[in-house]
Amino acid sequence: MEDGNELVAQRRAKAAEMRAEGINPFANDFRVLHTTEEIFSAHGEEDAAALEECHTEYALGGRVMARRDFGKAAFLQIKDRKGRIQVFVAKNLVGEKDFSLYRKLDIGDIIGVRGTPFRTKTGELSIQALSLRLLTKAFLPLPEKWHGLTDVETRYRQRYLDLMVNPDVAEIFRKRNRVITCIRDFMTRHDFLEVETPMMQPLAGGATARPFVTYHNTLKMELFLRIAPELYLKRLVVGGLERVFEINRNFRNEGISVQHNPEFTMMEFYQAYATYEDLMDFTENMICKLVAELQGGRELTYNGRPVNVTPPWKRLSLREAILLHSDLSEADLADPERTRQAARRLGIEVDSRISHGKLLTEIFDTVAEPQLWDPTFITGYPTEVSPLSRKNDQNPDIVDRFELFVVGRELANGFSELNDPDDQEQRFLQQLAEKEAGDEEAHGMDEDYIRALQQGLPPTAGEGIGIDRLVMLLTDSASIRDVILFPQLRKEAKD
RNA sequence: GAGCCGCUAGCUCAGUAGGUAGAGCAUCUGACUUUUAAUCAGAUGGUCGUUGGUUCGACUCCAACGCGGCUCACCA
Repeated sequence: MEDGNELVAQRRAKAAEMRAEGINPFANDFRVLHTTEEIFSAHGEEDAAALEECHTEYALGGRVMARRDFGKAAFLQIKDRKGRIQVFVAKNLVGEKDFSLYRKLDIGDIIGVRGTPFRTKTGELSIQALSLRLLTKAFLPLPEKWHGLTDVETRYRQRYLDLMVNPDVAEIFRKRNRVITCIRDFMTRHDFLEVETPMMQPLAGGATARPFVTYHNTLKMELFLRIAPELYLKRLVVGGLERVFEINRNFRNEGISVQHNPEFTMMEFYQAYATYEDLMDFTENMICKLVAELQGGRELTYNGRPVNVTPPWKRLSLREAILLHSDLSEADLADPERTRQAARRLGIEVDSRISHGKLLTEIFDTVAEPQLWDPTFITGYPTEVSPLSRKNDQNPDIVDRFELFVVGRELANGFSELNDPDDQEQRFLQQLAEKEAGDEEAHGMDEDYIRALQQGLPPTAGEGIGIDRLVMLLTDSASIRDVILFPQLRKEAKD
C-alpha cells in the first residue's frame, strides 16, 4: 500500500539485499535476556574506571530510536519497554560483518545487541556492542525525532506510533494500569469478590441510556450490549455473595465528546448491610488512597488548577447545591410551577411533561455541577430520576443516593438499593409509562430481576465509579481519548 | 445534530494582492572511532484532504463532501 513511497522502497530494498546475503530481516533466534532498566540499576552508580573492569555481557532487544554515525563507529539509541540506552558500535569491536549490517539499519528497526557496559567521554552509561542482529525490519519510517508525532488524528488511529515516540503517552497507560490494580487490591482487601457478568443482555438495564443492539443467530434473538452490570451484580448479592465488584466495559449509544466514549470502563460494586452513607466514606477513602499512591501525597492539579482532595469532602443536598450556586430561592424549588419558570429563566428547555424531580436535576446540572471543583458528594436525588434506589425513610420524594463530583464532572454514583420487590415493580411500571410518553431512555421492566428481589436482597448499597474519568483526573488529561488506547473514531478517510 | 478552526514532503511547519511550492528533521551519496536534535559537502522527495466551479491560469477564491480538533446540545 505504501510502495509508492521512496522511503519505503529504500527500506524494502535493504531487506532484500540482506536476504540475498543470507540474513533474515525478521530473525527470531536471538535471545533477549536483559532490559535497559537492569543495566541502569546494576551500573548506574559505577564510574568509567569501575566499568572498565566489568565484563558482564548483556543481551538487549529494542527499537532503534536514534543514530549518530562517525564512519567506522557510531552511536545508536535503542528503546525497550523499560527505557532507552545508548549503544556504541565500533567496526573493530563488532567486526566487518556486523558493521555492514549496522550500515543497513534504519531508525525504527528492531535489533538485538550483545555487549558490555561502559561510560563514554561525556559520562553516559552505554553499551559497547560486541555483536548486532536485525530482528525486525521496519518498512515505514518513524515520525521526526525532535517534534515527534503531534497530529491528534494519527496519534489515535496509529496508537502504536504515538506509544513509540511520545513517552508521556505510555506513562499515562502505565498509570491507568496502576489505578486499576490499586482499586482491585483495595476491593479485594475489603473482602469484595471480583466477578464478570454478561456484556450481552436480553434487556439493557441498570442505567438510563440508549443501548447498542446486536443479534444472536442461533438463538434467533436480539441482544443489547450492556449499559450497566447493576442488575446482574445485585442478583449475585441475592445469591449470597454479599460483596461483589466488577471492572469492565459499558456501552452507551450516545454522543462522543471529551468526556464520553461509546465504550467506557466502570467499576461497580455492591455491599450487603451497607448504606449509601457508608459508601461515601468508603469512596473518599479509596480515592484518597489512590491519590496518595499515585501522586505521593494529597497534591492534585487538573488543567492548571489545584484540586483539594483533603478529607472530609463536602456533602450537600441537590437543593442546597442549587441554592448555593444560583440566585434561586427555596420557594422556587418547592413549587413545581415556580421551578418551571426558574428553569426557563436559566435557558433550560422545559418539556410540558417533565417531572418536578427531573427538572430539579436539570437545574442542578446547569448551575451547580460545573462549579463543583473539589470533590463533593451530592445527595437528596429525586425519586423519579432514581428508579433503582431506596426511598428515603423520612421523605419519599427523595432517595438514599449520592453522586460524587470532581473538577465539574460526575465521577461516581451510588445508592442504597431498592430491595422491596413491590416498590421496584411500581418504579418499573412508572418507567414504562415514561417510555410510552416518549422518553427513549426510560428503564424497561425486568421481570426476572423482580423475581430475584422476591427471593430477598439484603439491605445493600452499590456504586459505580467511572474509571476513565478517574484516570483523566489522576493524569491531568483533558480528553477521555487520552486515557483510552483506541478511542472510537469515524472510518478513516480513503484519500 | 449545530457553530468555529484545521488538512501542504515520511514527520514538524512556512508560503503566495490567484502565475503550478519551501525550510528543518528523516532519506540517499561522500567525509569522520566518544556523539547527545553530532557535524560538514552534495542530492532525491509533493496528484498542496476529495470533487466540482470561477479564471487564460487555483495550493491560494467559491461550493459541496470527507476526516480530525474545540465549543454547544444529549449523556457518564
